[in-house]
Amino acid sequence: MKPENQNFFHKVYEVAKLIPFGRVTSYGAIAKYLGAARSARMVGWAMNGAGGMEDVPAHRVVNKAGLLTGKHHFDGTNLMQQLLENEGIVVIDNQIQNLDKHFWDPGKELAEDF
DNA sequence: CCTGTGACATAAG
DNA sequence: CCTTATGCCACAG
Repeated sequence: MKPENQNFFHKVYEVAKLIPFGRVTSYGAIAKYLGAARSARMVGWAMNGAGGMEDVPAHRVVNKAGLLTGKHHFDGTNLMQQLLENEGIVVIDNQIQNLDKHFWDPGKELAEDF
């Protein structure tokens, strides 16, 4: 089995794990970092298996608007929000406040040179 | 190879 | 604000 095959999912997990405490990022940002900017949905799908699996903090991954679109995949109704608030992030009605301050762009922070 | 799917993103009504 | 529709892409069966 070739590592290239799992590359995408693997990278998704890797990046998600790299998200610093109290920071969030978007599916699109991760996808872009992976070199597949238009596969944001794949990122979400990957998270589908990551939630509760791996050590992936899926709750730190939100959509571009800072909306907790994936909260439905968590256990409770507001578990995702609780986790984020636990990290010092203000969340109101599934919407991250001051997203600008909490946003963590992998491509930017990691500044990798492909 | 073809079909279905998915936690997005964007556009249109 | 809402719902639909489309694109887009990688993976599973």
